[in-house]
Amino acid sequence: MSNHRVRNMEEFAAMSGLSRPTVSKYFHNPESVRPSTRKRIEDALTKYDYRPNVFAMNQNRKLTRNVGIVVPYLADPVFGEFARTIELRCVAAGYSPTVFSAHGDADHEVAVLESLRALKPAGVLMAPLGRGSDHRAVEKFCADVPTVLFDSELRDLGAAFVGADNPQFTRLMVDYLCRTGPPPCFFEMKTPANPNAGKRSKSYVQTMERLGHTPEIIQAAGTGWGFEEIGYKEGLRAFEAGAFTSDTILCSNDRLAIGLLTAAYEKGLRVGRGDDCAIRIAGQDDHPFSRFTCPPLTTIAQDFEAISQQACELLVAVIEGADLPHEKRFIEGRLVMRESA
Amino acid sequence: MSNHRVRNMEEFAAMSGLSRPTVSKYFHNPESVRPSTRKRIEDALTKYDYRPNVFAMNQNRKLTRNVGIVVPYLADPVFGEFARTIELRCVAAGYSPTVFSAHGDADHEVAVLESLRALKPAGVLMAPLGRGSDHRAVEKFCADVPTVLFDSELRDLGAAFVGADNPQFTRLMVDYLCRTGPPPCFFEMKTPANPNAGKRSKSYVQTMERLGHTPEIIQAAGTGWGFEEIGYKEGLRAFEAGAFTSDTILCSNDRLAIGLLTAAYEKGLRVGRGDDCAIRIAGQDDHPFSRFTCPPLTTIAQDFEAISQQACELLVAVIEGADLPHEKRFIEGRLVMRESA
DNA sequence: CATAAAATTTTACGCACGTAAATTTTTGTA
DNA sequence: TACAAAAATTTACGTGCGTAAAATTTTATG
Repeated sequence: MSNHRVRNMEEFAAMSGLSRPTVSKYFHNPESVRPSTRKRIEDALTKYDYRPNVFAMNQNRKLTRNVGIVVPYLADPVFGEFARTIELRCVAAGYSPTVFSAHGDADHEVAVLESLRALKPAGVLMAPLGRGSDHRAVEKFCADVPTVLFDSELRDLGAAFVGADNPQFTRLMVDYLCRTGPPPCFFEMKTPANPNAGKRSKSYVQTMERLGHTPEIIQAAGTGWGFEEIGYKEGLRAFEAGAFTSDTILCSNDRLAIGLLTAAYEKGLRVGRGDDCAIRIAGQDDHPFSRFTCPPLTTIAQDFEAISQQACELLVAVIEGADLPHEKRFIEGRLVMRESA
Repeated sequence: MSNHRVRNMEEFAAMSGLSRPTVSKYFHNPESVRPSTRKRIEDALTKYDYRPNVFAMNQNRKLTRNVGIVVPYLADPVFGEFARTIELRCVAAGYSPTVFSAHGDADHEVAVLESLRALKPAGVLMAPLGRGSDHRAVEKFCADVPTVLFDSELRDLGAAFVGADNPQFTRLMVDYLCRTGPPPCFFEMKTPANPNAGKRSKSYVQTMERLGHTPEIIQAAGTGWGFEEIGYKEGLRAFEAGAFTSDTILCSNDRLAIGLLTAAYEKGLRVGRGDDCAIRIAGQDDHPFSRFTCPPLTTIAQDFEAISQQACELLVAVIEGADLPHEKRFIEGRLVMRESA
């Protein structure tokens, strides 16, 4: 490593005996220059650790290789996991991802989109807040920037959507629960933040009717992103009021189920499928923590890898100019049998 | 809103009847221009929604207002919470934060620092991986960029450190446990990723000796960031082998405790402080889920707000040129009594 | 009201790189 | 070996803004 510091691409090009634009071309795509030229540049790179100035690069570029990843709430491990897997895939695809969180707030979500615009992103992968989202702002954003939505649909916004096959999730679980015990009642939030909840609820009703059972839905009051708290408090109330019409309770999602398990524990209700158990509780999503609840939670696993992979794949296609019709991909979930149901 | 699109600061300045540098000054600090000038700019802003080009702004600036936030593992809710609170504070302080995760991997951590360099950050708030970190790379980074470490110390690296007062955490809990029942044994990882673990272990020994008890440490094998899994598997083994020397088990951190609770449940050991309970389990950190374990976990709460606030405060001071000696701030934790101990 | 000092604004230049068009070099073909 | 086509490289200009220094305006003082 030479001690002479290379300040800019001009100097670096001089050290490698080339003109700056040739070097610029190399950094844009190393295979776009002659092998002999490439070798000269890469030899120089080992001697002088020069790196192009990111700001200067992007300033005058029509299309950057920046990609935005937007999630509604990063402190929710489900979205932490999405962010992680998607980020790795974007890097693998040669893009520079940046992760943003809406912090559970619609205004913040709009602000994130605004600051994202400033990055001139080649594309964006976004899991919207859902019901709370400012549809107009998102729509406007999608019109300007190639955007693939994931996890939660927002009408037909964005170039494509990839998410869980929610009806299949619930169908799978209801089938399983009915096969192995009393038909479940359904525990959900009255005003869910996320449209997936509605699909699950609907699928619950349909599946129950198909199987010849009467669907029974218990709705929990409360808003916001503290799902466990809501599941706990409202679950406690429901237990006390005898509101659960079945000894088997299917929750709209794992986080609600985690709260409900705490409520059941407090009430001394043994949860599980054994003869000594009072009730069964199941969730949906396979939250990273569900493996460690007491008892471990039976649930439907999101296929994080598949969703991330297909979302990235679609985004890259759209960025590269594929003029796809608006497409929606629904990824099936997998039944994860644990002790709670 | 006029339909005439303003392309750059030059045009925008013309529309507001000023020169571009004056407008530039305004965007750098709105109070640095005369009130009458400011009004003209802000009036123009309502008519033409112009925004300065971020890349052009930062390219030629000695010091940007970018701030990097680096955490070892974003899918860990503790770090999700740190990232969230710190991000909000940075924004409030007028900086543009970007969140990065090392994904639990040292090479990735180095890569993050490298890409951070490219952003010419004014400063960085970093929670290092800990033991696994490439000390040299971090040291080199800290020499170039004002960096405040948080959560986990790395020798005396960085301009300052803010984190939990680990000895106080453990002291508080050991005191409490001894006061209310049998003295605890200590459950920790044999090769913890994080140096905080060592401090807690040491404090456990000291406090036990101070109180006239014999410290007993049980170490769990396993590496990586799947703490719950390690707590569960090794906890199960320890229960079966009768390795726990006390009916009260203090865990090095909540995630380990969460796994241990699952193991105890599986073994049919009732956890809690009641007469009908077999063992007591306590954690440290107040993980967001600890509130919803079965039973809810007694723990020591990290003061996320205080740590975030002080870390940001110190970073801003360093950025603004304060030539502080290397300072370490240890934030006290608060005993959170729940049902597990 | 004159004048110096302070605050504000403008002039003038630089930054580090992208990129279309022009030039040079290489490759393919007879 | 000649020569056109293709590929690679260079020339020349553009991008949007930062910032030091100069010019102007405003404020303070007598």
